[in-house]
Amino acid sequence: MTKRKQTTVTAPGTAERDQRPPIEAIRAAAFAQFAERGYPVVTVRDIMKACGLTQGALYNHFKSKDELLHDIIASTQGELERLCLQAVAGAGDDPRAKLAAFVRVFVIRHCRLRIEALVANREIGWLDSERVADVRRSRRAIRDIVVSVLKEGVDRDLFDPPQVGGRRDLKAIAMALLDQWTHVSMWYGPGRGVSEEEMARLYAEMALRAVGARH
Amino acid sequence: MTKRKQTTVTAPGTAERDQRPPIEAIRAAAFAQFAERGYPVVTVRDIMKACGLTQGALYNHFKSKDELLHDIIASTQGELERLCLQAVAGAGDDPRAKLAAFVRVFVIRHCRLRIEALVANREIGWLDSERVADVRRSRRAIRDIVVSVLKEGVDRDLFDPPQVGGRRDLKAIAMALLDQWTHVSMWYGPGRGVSEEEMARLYAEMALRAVGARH
DNA sequence: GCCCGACATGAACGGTCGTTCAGGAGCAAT
DNA sequence: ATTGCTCCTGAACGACCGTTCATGTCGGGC
Repeated sequence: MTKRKQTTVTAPGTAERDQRPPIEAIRAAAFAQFAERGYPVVTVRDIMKACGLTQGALYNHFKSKDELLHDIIASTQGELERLCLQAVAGAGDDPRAKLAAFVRVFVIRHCRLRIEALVANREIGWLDSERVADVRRSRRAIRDIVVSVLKEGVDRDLFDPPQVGGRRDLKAIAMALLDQWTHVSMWYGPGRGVSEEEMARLYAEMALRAVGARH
Repeated sequence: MTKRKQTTVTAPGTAERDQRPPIEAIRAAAFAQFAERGYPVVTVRDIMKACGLTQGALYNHFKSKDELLHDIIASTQGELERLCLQAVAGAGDDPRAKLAAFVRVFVIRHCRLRIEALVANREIGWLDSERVADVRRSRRAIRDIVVSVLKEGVDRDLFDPPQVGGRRDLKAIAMALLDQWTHVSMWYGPGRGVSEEEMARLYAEMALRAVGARH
């Protein structure tokens, strides 16, 4: 089998002891490895070697490899939810401004913390069912923020989104937009000569057009 | 460890011999398992048991588990590329019609064959590097179809897409749109009461708006 | 009847996995 | 000096991995 051997995510063979508190060193090392190679093929031994410890030491800080993944995902996801709420709340009264602010925060975060976002989106499936429910709840909450902004815009006649089958499916539109914003993290890189700020403006403009925002 | 045991993807404990030619039975079983649980955690034994054979028989039909995955992904990806080309070619001369036709084909396919799409998009990372290059080339080709349609629309003054930093980044716009269309497969289900046809129309409308198509 | 190719079997190989645990090191409080 | 606590070590465990291979079965051509 081709098992995708470790290609050294930090320094070559070093493996010298991380100076941070061990629990944080483990989190950081695990995160980097999951991002690069994916949860199921990263072993506990890989993670611990990367922060200069041996496999057994993991279990002084986490109950299992599974709990470690959940710890990482849940913290980035929680932070994202908080940021989204805050963006909408601080954008005044106009739904157009709310939507623009939301897109800006969401896209910039997914550009800047693209690795974090990538891990949270890709590895969620490996969590056991109760832990995964927790993350999904947060995702739904974020989607509902978008839906409520759209709904407000429609009610106040500021948005005119496409209709399908004679009625508006705001949930589908929100999902479509969120898919778009989320997956910047899959291909954006500063090497393209486009700043995060510019990406955010591009996506905001596309979103406002897609929902038929009045000028 | 919690390894996500097999939850019986077909019948319970049956494991009776599939009546198709074995190579197709293997493909089908592998596909179903990869879709449900992900490539790295599905074992050769799982796949072969699902079609009523034992582990060794796999190697009469495929060189390795890796080749089996590539076989599955490459065939769906190739078919998708073909469909996209055909859609644009058969849509006449107007870039707006071309874009609409492309979205229609792409979205309907991702709704209908959502499992296939999901596997092709999610498991690609497990292929070894030469095989993955093959699939990525096909993806780039599809993206370039979109870019060329956008470019034609802009040149003929039929599209007015958002600008970023004073110039148009058609590649970024194409990526953003493709992300949106691709990921319908992650959440669409006929249970929502929206048909594939309606989804396609919704996405086409959003795309035309986003790129500023003139009426 | 005999042979051959195609294909399935299932034990076996060498390896890796997540996790456990007895033992030891370091250090602060007694 | 002794105790007790936290933390790390590394061998060990049992399970399972992808793959190989000697062996067996079976159907069709001579």
